[in-house]
Amino acid sequence: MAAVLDQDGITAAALELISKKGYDGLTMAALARSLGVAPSALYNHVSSKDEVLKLVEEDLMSKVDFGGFSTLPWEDAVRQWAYSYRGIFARHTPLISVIAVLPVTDAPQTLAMYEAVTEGFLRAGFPEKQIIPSIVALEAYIFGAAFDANAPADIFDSGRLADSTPHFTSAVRSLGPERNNYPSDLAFSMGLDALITGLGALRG
Amino acid sequence: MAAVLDQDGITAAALELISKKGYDGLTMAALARSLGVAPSALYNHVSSKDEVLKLVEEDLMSKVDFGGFSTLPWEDAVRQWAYSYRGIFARHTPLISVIAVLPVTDAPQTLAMYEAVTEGFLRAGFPEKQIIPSIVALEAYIFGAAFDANAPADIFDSGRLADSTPHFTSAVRSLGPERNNYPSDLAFSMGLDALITGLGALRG
DNA sequence: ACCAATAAATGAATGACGTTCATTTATCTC
DNA sequence: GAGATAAATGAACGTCATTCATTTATTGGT
Repeated sequence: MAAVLDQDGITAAALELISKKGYDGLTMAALARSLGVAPSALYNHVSSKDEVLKLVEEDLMSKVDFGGFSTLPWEDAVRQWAYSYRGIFARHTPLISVIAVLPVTDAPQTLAMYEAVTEGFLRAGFPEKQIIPSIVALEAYIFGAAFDANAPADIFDSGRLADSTPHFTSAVRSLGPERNNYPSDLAFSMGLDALITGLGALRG
Repeated sequence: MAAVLDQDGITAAALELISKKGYDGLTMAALARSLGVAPSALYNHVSSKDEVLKLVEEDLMSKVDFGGFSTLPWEDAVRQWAYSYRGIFARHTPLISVIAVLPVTDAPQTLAMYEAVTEGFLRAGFPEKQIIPSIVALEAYIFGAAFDANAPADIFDSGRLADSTPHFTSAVRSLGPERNNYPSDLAFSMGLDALITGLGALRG
């Protein structure tokens, strides 16, 4: 039969669907409809919805910018990589629970990123044994920060309990004149600087 | 009618169910069964499954150990808090996507924790404006690390693609003689030290 | 002690959703 | 042109969370 479907097409359609309707809108039925096909047809090309998510993940990984590791000083390369990584996955937080636990085996894009990052660390003078743990720590921070970037501006509104949390409430208020001062970007930058400084000290 | 159910009982049953069957086993039907009640009865006490998750979350927050902030040096208090926080939520990662974005309003346990942590930062000499961003950064790291703690030991097995990722593969191997060397704990400790050092430098 | 109001539990029904499978349809190969 | 094969179909399943009309038990007022 004329192959209407393939994994690339499914991946692209899934990404478009996600960007338009979010992850709640990503159902096998909706995905099939956007491809002009019956839901069951998808199963000739992917074994499950989980596999669709893995395909999307790999695609996103290929968009993470790790180019700095071959051109910039280590600190700047890490910063560029981390911002790019967080920026992309902030709009795909439902994937994080998958990625964080997904073996890299047969994930070429993900492996390519790790290889480049590892090379950058080596070039910067890190002892080999420190590299993977450092990357893991940075990634943990990036993933957590990606969630954070989606928090509503009033997440720290202590409401009726403000009186029983005076120090916290005051610290929140100190960030700006009113509500709506969730410091996601500022926090990311501060924590990233701290990590870069701290991990950078491990260089030989 | 004799009130068989209440929110505390539902929360306790949910926690037990989660510990026995995991988050996949936490269905409204299973929860009702464990309470000897019809599923629809639950809706007299909670408005949705999401509310059950919020109740569980609040309960878990009350178990996070932030006691060090009133007794230990700041660095040690942060470490104790972070380890406790990560340890608890590592077994409840499906909640993280909820928490990270959930307003603290009407979450007394969560607010109590933030209040204590804020006080600890103040006592340690942090300028008020730096406190919330620092906490946010630490929490992001803790949440990410909680996911990480669940990664399979062979997550970094590059498999057939090992040849194309020599530096990465070698760095992974350097961690130990064989596979199964996922450095989740080591990475957590390293990154946490880096954050503590880096953020600690913000003190006045 | 009764009655009305109310809180709580029931069971049947609904509508998504992911997934399976027997069957049909179109294309490629010999 | 026949037969194998890859791909799409549509109906069906099982699992969920959730709703709702109804029943049942308890409470407070007189």
